[in-house]
Amino acid sequence: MKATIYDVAKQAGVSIATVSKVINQTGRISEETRAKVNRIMQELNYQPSVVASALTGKQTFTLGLLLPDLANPFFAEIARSVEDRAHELGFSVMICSTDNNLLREERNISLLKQKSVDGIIIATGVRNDAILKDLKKQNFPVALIARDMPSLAIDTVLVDDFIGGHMAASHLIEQGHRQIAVIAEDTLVMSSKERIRGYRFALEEAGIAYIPELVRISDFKVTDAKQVAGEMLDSSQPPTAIFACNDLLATGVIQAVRERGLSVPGDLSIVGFDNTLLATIVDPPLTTVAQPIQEMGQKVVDLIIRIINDKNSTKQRIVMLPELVIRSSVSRPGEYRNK
Amino acid sequence: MKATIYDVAKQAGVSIATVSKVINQTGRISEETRAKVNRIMQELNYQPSVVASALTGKQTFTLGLLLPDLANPFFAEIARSVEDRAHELGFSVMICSTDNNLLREERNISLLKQKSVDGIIIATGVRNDAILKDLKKQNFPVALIARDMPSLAIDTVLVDDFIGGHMAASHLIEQGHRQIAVIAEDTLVMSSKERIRGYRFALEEAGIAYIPELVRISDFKVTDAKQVAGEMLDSSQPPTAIFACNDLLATGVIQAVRERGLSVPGDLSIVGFDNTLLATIVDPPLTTVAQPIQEMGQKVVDLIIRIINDKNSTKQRIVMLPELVIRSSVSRPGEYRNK
DNA sequence: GTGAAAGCGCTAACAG
DNA sequence: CTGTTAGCGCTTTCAC
Repeated sequence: MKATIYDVAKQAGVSIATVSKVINQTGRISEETRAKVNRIMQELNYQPSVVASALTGKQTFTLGLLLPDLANPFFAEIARSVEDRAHELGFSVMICSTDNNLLREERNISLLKQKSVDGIIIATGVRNDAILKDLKKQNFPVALIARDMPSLAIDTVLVDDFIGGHMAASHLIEQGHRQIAVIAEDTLVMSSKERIRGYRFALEEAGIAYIPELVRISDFKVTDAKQVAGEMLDSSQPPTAIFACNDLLATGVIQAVRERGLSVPGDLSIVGFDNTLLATIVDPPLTTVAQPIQEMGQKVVDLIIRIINDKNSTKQRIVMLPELVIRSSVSRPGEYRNK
Repeated sequence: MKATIYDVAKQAGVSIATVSKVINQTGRISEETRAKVNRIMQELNYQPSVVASALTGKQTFTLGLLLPDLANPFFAEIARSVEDRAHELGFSVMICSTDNNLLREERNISLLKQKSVDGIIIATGVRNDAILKDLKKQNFPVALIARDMPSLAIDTVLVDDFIGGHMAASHLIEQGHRQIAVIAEDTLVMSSKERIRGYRFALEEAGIAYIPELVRISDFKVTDAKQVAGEMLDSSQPPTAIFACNDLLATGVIQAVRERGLSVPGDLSIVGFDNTLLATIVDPPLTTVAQPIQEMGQKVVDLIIRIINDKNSTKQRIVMLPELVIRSSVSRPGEYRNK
């Protein structure tokens, strides 16, 4: 059986209270006994049980992370950075994919709470104010990453989506595009909304009329984006450029273009969003609006750990600036159109 | 504060034992009191504490998952499938990326044990027999996925890497290639070894001499593979085909080719391994050896849960068959070489 | 400096 | 059928 604090105490000839003190470095213990206890712990290969210690009111040093889908590289990269920072700080992380399904989200949160995680980081996009309000009411540590809920005072780190959308559209406009379409995942989600708002603002600035039909919603799979992009491409007045609201969707757009024997950027310019691994891997390499994923991950865990340690700490909303990464998926409209 | 079993008991006018029984559906309870207790639990929004229950010797319903890097789509997809199955069965999963670093692996395992996970699923590749032996000795539930340790009796689910390597090479040979190189991540890992062995066997069958210089090791990043592939491409006798031991490396190879103004498959044929999202996204779509990731993930969790429930259940080693997915990254050597 | 003892929330005999 | 009670492994006063 695994050694317990009792075994250590017995072996060391001290009380369990003393052992507990040397483990937690609390109280005053003579150098002598401290050394002895430490030695015994080594010998017995003793590992304090987080479960038992959690029961006495201490933390579990575990964070929950809710995201739509681990198989989407953007979220995988978020998860990785959260995990890294959490580990640095001695926390583990339980990951739950929700597929943006409200029910799964609820179930997972309740599960995580049963397991007494110290806090929950949420990256899922559904408009779950109710759930969040609930969590807030119970004063349960929550933080949001890459999603926004401005109506609630919740710690958040995200990129300025409005600026991001604006960047994408402006870049396209600068290159001479006028027929610029958008493919978004879910226009009800704040970040999509903001990106589209940024896009519209750029259009307006340039005196280009906003055409609602050019803004299309797609499901979150590559094939969905491909489908939607295909429809636009086949229309009587196809756009000359598409702003895909994330890199994964952008790859779907690329596929739709290629499937029609057309080329990127010759026949269609594309700009993505996120700057994940995908952007560097597709052909042509994707011009995209970069989110500083590493930093964002790091910051949410710092944020949530701050709340855990002080439930009344003032809420923060960290808005980072996106950056346009120019690669090769954008050109002037019609520039290479010579097939 | 959160409601406890005592609160429920008091409200319902019964003992905590009774409440416990209705929660766990053990013992015999009258329909009446059961209903009442259930009602009170609802009202109080009571959620039993997994922590407390774990302390009394029950499970934590949590699994640990060790993998090299969540940001690699192959492992992200593994993680996703493990997570799905685990959730179906009421388990959560703690994910730890180790970057194939022995130290991090050890630390993570010990951490997971302190947190009393019920079992650990390992997908990391380092040759950590010591760690595994240790775990086995303590009779701690472990299962391996996508990696092999045949010297130890440990539950495992993996693909037949020998056959996979053979498939890849044979396919290339059938297309007329003779100068076939390999880029592997770490030739000390069993799966790499096996894939290379399969490759060699295919060569032998076809009466092609095995040239050790054609088998190269790369680190696990895209850029590493790109570097290594580049060197081979620049050599006096470049290969006409490369078998990349995973899709991520394959994308690096594609980039190296493209950087030199050459084309795939015109100047170099490529076959990958894993059949992740990447294979469908790169251009040209990658011919690759598919692992049934979904099924594999599902099977390891079934396996490990079987062990958790019966520590003495006989170990299983589930070997699945890989499948060659033909896309467009392979052609006959020199076929389109017309630049 | 160190230890005795009272819990943390829940489960599992064992009585009744 | 239901309740009493003794832990699970650890933390934390509070005496000594």
